Amino acid sequence: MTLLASPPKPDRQPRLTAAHWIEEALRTLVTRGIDGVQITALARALKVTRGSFYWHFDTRDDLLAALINEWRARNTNVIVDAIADAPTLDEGILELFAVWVDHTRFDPDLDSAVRAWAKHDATLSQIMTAEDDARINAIAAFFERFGYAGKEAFIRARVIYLTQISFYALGIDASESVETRLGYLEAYFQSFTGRDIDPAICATYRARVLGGETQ
Amino acid sequence: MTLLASPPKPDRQPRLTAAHWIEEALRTLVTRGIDGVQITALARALKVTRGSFYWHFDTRDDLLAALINEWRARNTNVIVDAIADAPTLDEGILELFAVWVDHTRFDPDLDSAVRAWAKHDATLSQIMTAEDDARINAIAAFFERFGYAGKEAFIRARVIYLTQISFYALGIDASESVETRLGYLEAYFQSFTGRDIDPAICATYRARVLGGETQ
DNA sequence: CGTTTTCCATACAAGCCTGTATTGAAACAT
DNA sequence: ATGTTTCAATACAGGCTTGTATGGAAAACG
Repeated sequence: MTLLASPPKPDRQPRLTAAHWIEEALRTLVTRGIDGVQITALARALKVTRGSFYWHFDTRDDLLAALINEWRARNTNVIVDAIADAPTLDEGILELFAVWVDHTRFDPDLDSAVRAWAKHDATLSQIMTAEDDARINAIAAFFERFGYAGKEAFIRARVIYLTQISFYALGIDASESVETRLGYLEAYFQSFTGRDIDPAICATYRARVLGGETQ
Repeated sequence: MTLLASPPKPDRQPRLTAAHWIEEALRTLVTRGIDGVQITALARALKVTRGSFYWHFDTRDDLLAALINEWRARNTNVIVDAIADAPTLDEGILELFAVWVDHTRFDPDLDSAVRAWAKHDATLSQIMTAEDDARINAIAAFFERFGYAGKEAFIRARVIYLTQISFYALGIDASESVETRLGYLEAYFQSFTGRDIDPAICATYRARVLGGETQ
């Protein structure tokens, strides 16, 4: 063994990858909106010059396309999958709640930011509408599985989905503690389903949320 | 009478006023977002040069402040007033629906655009949250007046309000005919209130909407 | 150890946007 | 009609952004 055993090589990254730029762009998209996603600003945040960006990407539009892909990969099908095989109505609804609370499964801020972006982008707007329809239809099918008539199932699916969307658009989630929100659980369930929640299942859910709150 | 009877003076405006700039800015705010509200772009749309703008306003920020004032004047208190003196639950809910449909009383596009703007403006965000709270609390008080317990009234108020907000955020209103929406009326009412709507009041409302559809 | 590849810094061109300063032209009043 | 007020055009300065062209440093490779 020589004295210079091994080169330092601490936790060195291959400097920067395209993924780093995409991540920083996603952060900026959420905090500043799509118009704030500027190469100059991202470079400042990453402590590099724009020269780096133009090695990883050809143009700004390429980065924006990558952002959409990232959103699709993260948020598409999450809601649809969540309730696909729910054994009971109660557990399905609670699973839906859980998805919205667990930001590792579904990222509401990103969803909201992309939605705002789509408002002024025709192409993206179509994609977003298709995704919204898919989610609502999945929830409607779920309601139908548990005895709701077609029209009522569809409207209830809309109501529960649209409520959740606005919940984040208005930032209510940020101003309300998990405890407070859990206190509203029975009322939400009654409002969304027209039925009373099973107390046992409800208690289990409360324990799960308060327990595994890391993440 | 001389041959040159009177000067043309057709329908001449006092050229332009600050109000013209504000109107154009509101249009642009809705279609392009706050970052699209640029003096150069507005001038192009108004077929004038930026010299005009800087005679009516000192700076761009002054215009933005005027936009917020305009929004407050148009959309504030509209929802609160709509249900303030509803004689029955059924009529109150339908009146709420009517407000959202009648864009002369409430402008959802403007509301939506200002909300998107507020997302990245701390000061405006506070104003918007206060307005949202006022609206939700008014609806909650309305529910309480008709026998709903405090917590249930609050959650039902939230659900109905958040649903409406998303309804426009997702552009569902644009893709769905009035007839289709009227077909969902009973289902919405049942979902929002947990009760069945009075058939007579329902029929009256349908006639009103389909009749006075101008505006 | 030298060469190639990977990645980033630097410098520059072009465009766009805000804000100011100044000139110019109608409308209005006296 | 004459002068004042109201409104808009023009020209300029400063700043910020995208994209390109090019050179340099560090790692990876042979």
